Amino acid sequence: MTDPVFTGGERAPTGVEVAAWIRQRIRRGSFAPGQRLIEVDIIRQTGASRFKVREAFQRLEGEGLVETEEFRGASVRSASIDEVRQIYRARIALEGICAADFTRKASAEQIAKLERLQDELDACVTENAPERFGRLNLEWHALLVEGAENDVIRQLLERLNVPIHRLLFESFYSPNRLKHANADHHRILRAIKAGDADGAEAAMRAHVGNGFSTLSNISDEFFG
Amino acid sequence: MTDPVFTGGERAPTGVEVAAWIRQRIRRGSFAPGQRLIEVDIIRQTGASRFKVREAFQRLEGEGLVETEEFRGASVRSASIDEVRQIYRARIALEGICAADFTRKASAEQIAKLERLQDELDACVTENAPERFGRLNLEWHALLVEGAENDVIRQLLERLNVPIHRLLFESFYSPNRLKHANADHHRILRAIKAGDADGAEAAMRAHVGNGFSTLSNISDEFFG
DNA sequence: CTCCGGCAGATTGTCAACAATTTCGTCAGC
DNA sequence: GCTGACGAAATTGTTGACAATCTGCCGGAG
Repeated sequence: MTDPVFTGGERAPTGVEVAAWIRQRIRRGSFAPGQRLIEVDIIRQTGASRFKVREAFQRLEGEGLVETEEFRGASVRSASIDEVRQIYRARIALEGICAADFTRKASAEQIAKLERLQDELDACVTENAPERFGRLNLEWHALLVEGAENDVIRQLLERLNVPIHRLLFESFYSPNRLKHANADHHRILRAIKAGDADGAEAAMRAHVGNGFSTLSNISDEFFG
Repeated sequence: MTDPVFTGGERAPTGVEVAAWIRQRIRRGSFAPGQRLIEVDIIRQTGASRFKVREAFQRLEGEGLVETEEFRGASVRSASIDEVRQIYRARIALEGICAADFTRKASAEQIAKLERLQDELDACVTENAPERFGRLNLEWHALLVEGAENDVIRQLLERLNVPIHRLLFESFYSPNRLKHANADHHRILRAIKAGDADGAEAAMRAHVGNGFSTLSNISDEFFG
């Protein structure tokens, strides 16, 4: 998956496309929290008209990713440590119920796919590859949410994850976090394969909660 | 609580205000699902400039309340029966965790306030006043979410509730629904007062789930 | 040296005019 | 009566110009 790029010869990007372009940069940290989003810069980089860029800003503010101030334009909204805590609380609730629904609804293939991904995650642990683990971990969670067959929740989680995207990766550099997170995954998988929806939900909630605890320990690096 | 009104003598409304104005009309059903939102009509009714109205549309589309189509403008997004199911699933997760967090965090005053509201709800049951019950019920849930001290979740729930706002009221005209919903409330309150966060969460999840079941029974009236 | 006021450039907010497209009534032809 | 082409009206999309505000620089007063 690459950045949306708008090369010269093609049509001008729409507001939705510009919003996606900005969203991805925010996720990746190219646009840091608090950074002002200058209209002309984005116009230059995307080839979109000013109108479309402003349209994208509105949309992103509706999503809660940027905030605008009179005559100061749009800037990337930065999440406080308390807001991160709130986001994690929401994730606990939503990913938890997804684990339960996945257990009830997932096909054998979907479970097998999850297990294959888990094998790769296991390899990352033995090789101590936190970066790769972070990427595959995202896929793993996305696959599980996908299998819960609830687009409303899937979209909510996608939005909630944007402000904490970088933190998710950072946490895996913390000692033993890889091992512990992986153990959580195995507990979740065991419950799913046993058809124990409640157990899967409880295990997932614990897993997400552990993620936040780790984050809190390394949070000084990111917050005041 | 009245509609945001923009009388002649005052300043022109901002995009945020226009969005709020439209949002409230969607909630109340003045703007029905599928209905097109004509720019000039809204300009006439709000006194906002065309620019601000379009700004509001963008924002509302970001929130998922409105969908826009090329050269056909904005229209109120209509939720399918399956999307309503998904929304309820999200509500079960989020309101459930709020009940648990409320139990842990709420002050004595907040609990007392919830009980006072509950007394009024009880009165509505004996008097069989579904309309009033519906309004107070919203307040009751809002108060509980408020006490959970999680603005992220509060905002998510507010957005999720918009498309089902009318359905929430309709369900209370169903026979015995008032009585059953009220019994659920008492169960939740009992758990809260006992400091039983898990019990409160379970009771809330059952309560919201029951709401959807009732809805499913009367859904033929609203959906195909 | 520091502080303050003001000026120039940069950046965003607003609007009105025009272009593109859809919508809907009308009417000829069958 | 029905169908389909046609065109006017309605509606939305886009652009560019201008207004309002902020930001940073510079020079003078103390």
